[in-house]
Amino acid sequence: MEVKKLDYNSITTHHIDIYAFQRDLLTWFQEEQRDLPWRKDKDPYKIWVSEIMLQQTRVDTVIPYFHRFIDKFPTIEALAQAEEEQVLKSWEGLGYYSRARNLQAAVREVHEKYGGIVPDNPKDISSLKGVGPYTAGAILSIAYGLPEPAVDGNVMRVLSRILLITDDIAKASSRKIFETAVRDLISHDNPSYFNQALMELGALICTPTSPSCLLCPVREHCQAFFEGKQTELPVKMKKKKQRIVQLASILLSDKEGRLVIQKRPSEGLLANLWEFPNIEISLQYMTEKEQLSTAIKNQYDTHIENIEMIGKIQHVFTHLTWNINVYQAKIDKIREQKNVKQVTLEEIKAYPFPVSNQKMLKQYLDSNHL
DNA sequence: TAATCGTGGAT
DNA sequence: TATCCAAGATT
Repeated sequence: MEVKKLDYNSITTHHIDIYAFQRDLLTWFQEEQRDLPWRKDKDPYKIWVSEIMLQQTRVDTVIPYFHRFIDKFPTIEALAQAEEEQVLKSWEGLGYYSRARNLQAAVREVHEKYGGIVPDNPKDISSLKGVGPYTAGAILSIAYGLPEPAVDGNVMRVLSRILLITDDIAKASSRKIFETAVRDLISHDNPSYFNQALMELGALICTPTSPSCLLCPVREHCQAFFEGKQTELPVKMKKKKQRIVQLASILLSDKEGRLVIQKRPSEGLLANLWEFPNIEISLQYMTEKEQLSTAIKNQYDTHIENIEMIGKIQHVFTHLTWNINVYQAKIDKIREQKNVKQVTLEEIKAYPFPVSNQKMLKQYLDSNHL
């Protein structure tokens, strides 16, 4: 039996039988792994798509998106040649939309620069847009079988407990500690299963609150379980409060019932998605309706009448909250403008919208019995 | 390093 | 209801 000594912080020294640990973890994964759509084959493109979608996103949420996305863009070439708007539409509701735009940009680079072959080395794959340390390691290990660490939140939680690592996992610098640990622990016979098993263990057994230690296949290797500290780990700093912004959005319909939509800027929040006209409400002498009316007249150079509120929506982001009052009004034809369109209720279905705006459209349809 | 960037489910 | 937070990357 080989026992290797590992030091990952100044507090404790860890002893772990690496091969027994690998054996217990891999045997468990072999038996208990979930049947997930991106585990059907080792197509690097599909692995890649799944890893991007899974960033900060639950497996159950991703599954239907993954099916639709691969169905629509089955290959590198298909995604490379697609319109960005189509890609964003496929991503609608999944969040973090720069993931979709970065993925397509990176796929186009692979198509042109690498002949459609996803790079199989850390340097090249890490240079692709949207491919950070985790995703690079995930693709290299899962698709190409290379012994590279793929450290995500699961891995940090699991290893913080097994190795009693007390570094704050909210700090970016902590990831390297865990990558060092994975390089020491990883199975060179099956890096793909090893990395996936650590994540699967985190998802199914070694959960954030109330981990199922009695069902854990590696509990005899777990320092936290031995010391009864599993619920004290990982150490993670709390984040501060987000700010709140008051908005007024408005669905503007002309005589044919067409609605005004506008494309958001190409950078920042909800970049390149479409939305209904809106303003940030400030505390001043004008009422909300007056502020809206003035803004619409200035922006679209049109006559506006019958402004009425039809509902309220709260759009909660990670770092801010929009409290939106939703209005509707009648207008004439608007002045032609870039990134502004008047579309029918049929045409509007082709445009990617944030979830908040999808809810607004529902409110509009309901309140007008459409 | 610390903010920014979505959404919905779990507790 | 409030908070956390889920297979992170970018700036």
